[in-house]
Amino acid sequence: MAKEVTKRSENYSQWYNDLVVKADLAEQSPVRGCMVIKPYGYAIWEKMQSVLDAAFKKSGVKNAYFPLFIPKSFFSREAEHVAGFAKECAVVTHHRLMNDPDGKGVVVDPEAKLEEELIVRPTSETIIWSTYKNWITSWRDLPILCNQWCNVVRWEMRTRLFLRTAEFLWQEGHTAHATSEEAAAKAEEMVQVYADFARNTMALPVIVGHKSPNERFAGALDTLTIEAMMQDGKALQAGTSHFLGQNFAKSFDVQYTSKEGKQEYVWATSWGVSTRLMGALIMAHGDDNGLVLPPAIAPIQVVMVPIYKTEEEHNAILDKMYELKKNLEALGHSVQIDDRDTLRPGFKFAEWELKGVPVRFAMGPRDLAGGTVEVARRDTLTKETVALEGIEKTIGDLLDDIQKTIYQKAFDFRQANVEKCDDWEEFKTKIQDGKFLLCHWDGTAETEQKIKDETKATIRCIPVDSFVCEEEGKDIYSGKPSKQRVVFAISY
RNA sequence: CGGGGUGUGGCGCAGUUGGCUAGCGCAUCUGGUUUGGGACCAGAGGGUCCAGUGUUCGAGUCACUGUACCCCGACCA
Repeated sequence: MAKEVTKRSENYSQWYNDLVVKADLAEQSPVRGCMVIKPYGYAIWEKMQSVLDAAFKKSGVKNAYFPLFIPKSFFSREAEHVAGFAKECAVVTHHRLMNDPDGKGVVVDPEAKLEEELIVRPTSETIIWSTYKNWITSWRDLPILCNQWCNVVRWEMRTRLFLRTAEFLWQEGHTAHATSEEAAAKAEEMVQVYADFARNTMALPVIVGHKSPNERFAGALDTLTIEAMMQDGKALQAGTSHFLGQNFAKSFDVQYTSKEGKQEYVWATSWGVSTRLMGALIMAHGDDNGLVLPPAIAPIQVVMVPIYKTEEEHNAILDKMYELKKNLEALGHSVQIDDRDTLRPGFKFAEWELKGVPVRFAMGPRDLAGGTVEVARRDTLTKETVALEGIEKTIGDLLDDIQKTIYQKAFDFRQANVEKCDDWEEFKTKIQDGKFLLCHWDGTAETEQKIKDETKATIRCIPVDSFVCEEEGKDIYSGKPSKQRVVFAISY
């Protein structure tokens, strides 16, 4: 399936922003850096949640909920962790308002100052580990495998819809284990859950790998990541899974009695994906006509548009459509009939394309007479007239094919924009050009930092699967010896 | 927090060297004709031109101050 692989770069930000707003996914809220997710956008997020949730359950993970507020003292126990987040935290200092003495609205009641400030969670490691301390005493209590779906707040300087907002929705899993091996294996298992989800559900090809020490989560010994390529060639970190070692266990004094009767600190992981995945979906698959949704994540998989002149035709077509809808829904497909009678068909076609619905049926008098339906697919923008007879059987295959085609297109695009590079001058050009470059790296933070300063490129990951490349070579920048290639790119 | 830009009906914008009743497109409402790729015609409604101060006979237009938002940096999922 050879497809033309072209790169979007002109006004890509503009295109992205317009699409988010026009497709009815989200809009900027009056609150600085925050976002309103609209019903259609939220429906997609809910689909993501349900697929991920099922995968987590399969891994033995249970959902729970921990508080939004974290006492300042909890937060500061893990030194690296606090250093990583302190700059971007929202802090609650008071608990009451009062009427303005001047009679203009309300003011903060100075009497209601909190003794200890509360941090609005930027992530929940600290509150969760202070809780786990009470849950864990024996090796029999382990492992603990919890996940929570929640919002977090990170007071970012610059924000973009879905990609970086001051408040965002996510899930964060937090596990506690008896041994280092078991925890490390869990971190790896979860990054693979994310990779499977990205590939199979979101039709998003991703590279799995380790973060360099510089790019690690604050407080982690190892961070695993899935990295995706957007259509402008930039990288997007789509999910991370951290092996936290015993850092948090030690900071919060979480010990258990082993089978041998010894006191041991537990081993931890945490892992999360956020509404940023929505941004990945848009930037990986969208085109000039709007959003392109993989069927596995589309809230509406098939939309039906009736075409008619008279009331009788309208009724006859709708009858047929409701029958069809019932049959398709019985097979597990989600279907919507667009019977808004104030809008013309052409308008509806354009609107559903903008919203990325994978399959569109159009049925008019001609189809009614001939027993056919016009089937249009969003990914290829092609349409054909097919017989109604047996349509239920073919629709499943069509949706599968669309899912595969969308993945393949994104995959081909990425393959066309990943290459090995061993020349520094070439590196500087190609990285600006939106390529992922597989280069040798000497393993030092200094070299990584210098490359970042000069080109804005960062090490996206040290790949562990598809792009793993262990071979002797020389660092692209310093020329020092290197044992493997890593992925460099400019990222969101 | 540094550099740049923009604030004019719901949205997007025009508005000349300061000048008379502040315009245009989209959207909205009414009526009619339409409906197989974003309809057309006719009519209607909707504005303290971001705020404050100043210059002037006269300010959407000029100056200063404030403020909000956007873009580019630093920070980040």
